[in-house]
Amino acid sequence: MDKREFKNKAYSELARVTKALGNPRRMEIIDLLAQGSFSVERIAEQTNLSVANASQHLQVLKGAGLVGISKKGNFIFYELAGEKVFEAWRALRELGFAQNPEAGNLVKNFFHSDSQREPVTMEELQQKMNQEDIVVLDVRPGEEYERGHIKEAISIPVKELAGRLKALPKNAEIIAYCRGPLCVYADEAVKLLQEKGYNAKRLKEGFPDWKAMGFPAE
Amino acid sequence: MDKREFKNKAYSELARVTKALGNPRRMEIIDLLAQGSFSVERIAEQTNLSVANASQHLQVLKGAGLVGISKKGNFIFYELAGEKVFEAWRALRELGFAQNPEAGNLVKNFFHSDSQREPVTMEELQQKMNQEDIVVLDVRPGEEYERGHIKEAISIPVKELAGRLKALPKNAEIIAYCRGPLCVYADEAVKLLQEKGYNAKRLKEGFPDWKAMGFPAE
DNA sequence: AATCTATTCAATAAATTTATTGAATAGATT
DNA sequence: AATCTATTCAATAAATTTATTGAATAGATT
Repeated sequence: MDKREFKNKAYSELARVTKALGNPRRMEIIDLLAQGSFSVERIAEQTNLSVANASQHLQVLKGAGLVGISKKGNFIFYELAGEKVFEAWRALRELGFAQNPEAGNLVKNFFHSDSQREPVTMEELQQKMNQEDIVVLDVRPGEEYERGHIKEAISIPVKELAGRLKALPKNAEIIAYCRGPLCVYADEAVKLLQEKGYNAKRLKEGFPDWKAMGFPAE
Repeated sequence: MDKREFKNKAYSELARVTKALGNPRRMEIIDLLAQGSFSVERIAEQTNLSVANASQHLQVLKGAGLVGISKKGNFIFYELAGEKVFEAWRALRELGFAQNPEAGNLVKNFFHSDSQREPVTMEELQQKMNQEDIVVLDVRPGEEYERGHIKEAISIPVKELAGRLKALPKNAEIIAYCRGPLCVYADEAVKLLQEKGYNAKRLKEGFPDWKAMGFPAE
C-alpha cells in the first residue's frame, strides 16, 4: 500500500462515521437517543418517519458504530454507543450554529423569543438554583424524567401541564427544560404558563447537555 | 411553520455543515488547512486531486462556512474559518478512531509500529522536554514550521533530512513530528534515522493538535 | 491592448443516498 | 402448531453527490 492509497483509505474510514452523522433524520435520531433507549416504533413516531425508513437509518448508525441495541421481549431498543457520540453531536450542533447563522435564526424565530421569552443559560440556572427560590420544571415525558433529570426538578410532562397547573406556585420563578435546544416542549410550557400568569422561562439547552457539562443531576 | 417543518429545517441546516465535513477528500483538505492557508493549486497537489475537483470541494466547504479566503496577487488562499472547525475535525477524527476500529488498525499497520516504533504521546513529549536531553524535530515543509511550531523544535523538512543528518546528535533522543496522526513525514523520518543509528521516535499527533491542547508553541 | 495564469463554471456520466412499498423474518404469545 | 408483532429486507425511482472534461472568467503582467 502506497502513501496515497493509505491516505485515501484512512480519510474514507474516518469520513464513514461523519457521513453517518451528516443527515438531518439521523441527527434527529441521535438527538432523541440522547434521552435514553427507544424502540424502533417510538423512534419512528417521534421523528415522523415510517418504521421502515427509521429502521434503515438505524442500520446506518449501527453500521457506523454510533448506536447499539438491546433486546427486551419482542422489542429492540436502540441506544447511543457511548458518551462520545453525544459529545460529537453536541460539537457539531455548536459548530453548525456558529458557522451557519440560518440555523440560529430559525430557532430564534420559531421560539418567537421576545424579551419575556429569552431563554436562560445553564450557568444562569445553576446560579439561580443556589441563590433564589425557583422551581425547575421537567416537561419531558415521564419516563425520560425517571431515567435522569436536573437535581430537584419536578416532572410535569407538557401534555399534562394544563391540567396540573395547581401544583405550581404563582410567586416563585419557574424554569422549564426539555430535551435540548431544538425541543419545543419547554417553549410550549412557558407560553402556557405565562398566559396563565406564572413567572416562567425556559432553559436554552436540555437535560443531556446539563449532564454532559457536569452540572448536578439525579 | 408547524413543529415538524421547524424540526426538518433545523436539523437540515445543522446537517448541512456536517455533510460538508463528511467526505474523505474534504476531511483531508481540512486536515491540511490546519497547517495554515494554501492556494488551490497547492491543495490539489497535496491531496492528489485535480485543480477543478479541489476547487469544487473548496466551494462546498466555503458554502458551509467552514473555510474562508484571502487574496494575494493572482492567488486565492483558503484557510479554516475558525478554531472551531479544527476542533470539530479533531473530535470527529477521535470519534472515528473510537467507533471504527478499522481506522485505527489502518494507521497502525501502515506505520508498522513495532516496539521500536511506538509513537510518543503529547503528554509524554511534554514530560521528556522537561526532564531529559532531547531534540524535537519538525519535519514538515519549512514554511509550515515558520507559521508555528513546538517550542524549541528545530526544522529539517523530511525531504532534506538525508542530506542534513550531521546537524543531529547521535547521543540524544530525537522526537520527530509533522502535521498529524495521518501524516507520514514523521514516520519516514524515524525510519531513516533509526537505520542510520539514531535514537528516534515520532509524536503520535501533529503540531495543530499540540497547539489546540495548549502545549507550548512558538 | 494583448497575453498569461489561477481559479471557477457548466455539462455530463457514474456512483451513492434516500424514501417508499410490500414482502420476509424471527421471536414471542396463544 | 398456528398466529401475532416488531423489525428488517429487497426492489425501485427520485434525488444528490462526485470526478472529469473543456470552456469561461477575472485579475495580474507584459
